[in-house]
Amino acid sequence: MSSDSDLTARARIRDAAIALFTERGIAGATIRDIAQAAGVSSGLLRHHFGSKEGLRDACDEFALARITQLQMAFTESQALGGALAPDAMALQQYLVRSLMDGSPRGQAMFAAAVQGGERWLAGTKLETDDPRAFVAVLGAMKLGMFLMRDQLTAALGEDVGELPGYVRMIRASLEIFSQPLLTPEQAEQGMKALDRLRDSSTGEKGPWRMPSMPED
Amino acid sequence: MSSDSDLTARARIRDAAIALFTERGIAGATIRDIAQAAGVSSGLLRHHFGSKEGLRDACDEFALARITQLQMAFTESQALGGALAPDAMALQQYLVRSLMDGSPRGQAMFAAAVQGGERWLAGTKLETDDPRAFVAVLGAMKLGMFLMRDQLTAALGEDVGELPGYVRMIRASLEIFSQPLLTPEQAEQGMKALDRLRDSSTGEKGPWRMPSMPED
DNA sequence: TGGTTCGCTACACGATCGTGTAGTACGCTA
DNA sequence: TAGCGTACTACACGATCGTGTAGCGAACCA
Repeated sequence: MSSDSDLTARARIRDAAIALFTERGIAGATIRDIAQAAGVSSGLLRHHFGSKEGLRDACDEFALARITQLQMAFTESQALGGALAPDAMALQQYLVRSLMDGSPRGQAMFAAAVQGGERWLAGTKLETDDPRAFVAVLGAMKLGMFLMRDQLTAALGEDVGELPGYVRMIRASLEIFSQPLLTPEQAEQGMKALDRLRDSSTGEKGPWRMPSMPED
Repeated sequence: MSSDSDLTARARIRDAAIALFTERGIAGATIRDIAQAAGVSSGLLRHHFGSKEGLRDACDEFALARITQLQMAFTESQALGGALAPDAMALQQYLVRSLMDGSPRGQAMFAAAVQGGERWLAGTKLETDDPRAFVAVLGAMKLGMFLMRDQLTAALGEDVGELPGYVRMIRASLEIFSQPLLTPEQAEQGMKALDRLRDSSTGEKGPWRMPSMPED
């Protein structure tokens, strides 16, 4: 994601595609709009990427490689989180959006992240009966932070893709993950409610509400 | 979301729309496919809802009202989480997807949830320097669980929209929220890294990696 | 019993989609 | 200088999109 206009046309197309795919979804962004945003003809887009699917795949590959590269450059410490600098926020957001729209590369990435997460989990003292579910759900939650960029931006009053807002967001996630949000009583109460729900299987599945923020 | 086929045509259209909007996104689902899935003509869809945007808005309204109704029916305990029974999972998933695609109702819902979350937070002993960011990020994370339904289903090997998988998912979220995932040292280290990042503002913003699962 | 409304279908309309084709300008190598 | 591959544009193609219109049959009320 370079800002200059003296880039290869191919790179400009790719950047514009990532931006529009992120903003409108894969189906919502058109070849013509992407080409126009990149300042080229739609034919050139086709010349370089073959098809819309080819363009999307190239974007996936680029985003994945670039994020990996940014990660490689900085391996300060290891624990939990997986967020990158604001520069990579847009790439992350695109990748997760593409994942939601059925990207094969994205699915493979998520699966690999879950596998790696299980290894990470094994090295910690965290308690869980279901390591796979633990890391998968945790991963899904973290990705939610990127998918909800627009909503977080609205709630915080500043773009979480820019430095100040980004710092607030990551700081909040650190606070969230560094303390138990549920008391042991609340957790146990929730577990019991889950057991009740599970044991009523094949029976009537009445709605059930997890101990929770009152309104969502 | 009723399963019967002896529903009003209007209700069948709405249910089919929610299913297809969820699966393919708003732009990806077509009027004709929705009508076909509901077993009616596309003209009838237009007759009842006026336009695609009207249909989407009706779906938003319905999903929001139904979820609220399901919540009203069960107010067992209050704490944090906000998940509903599997029955409502599809509605939640639709609503969040619609939110991502720019639903005004969804945005209002998220804003209201943040406001309510701040009140909830004030009644707890949780520590935070930025209550708004805390609840907003927490909310985004929870929504991520619904958006990543397909990925969680793949990772767990069973549909998290059905009871067994759903229980595993919520149980994992309870485990995640009932213990600190970061040691105080890790948290402080992360905070310091954030400070460094913030203080280097307007300077070169080098990529930075939050203490994290190694690969995502 | 006649008229009006309502649920519903069939079909045609412009617009726009992704794609295909032809052709131009430019730089390379022989 | 001739030949050729590459970057790039212009334009037309079928398909499909959301939408508009006309009309049918049953229900309801006068």
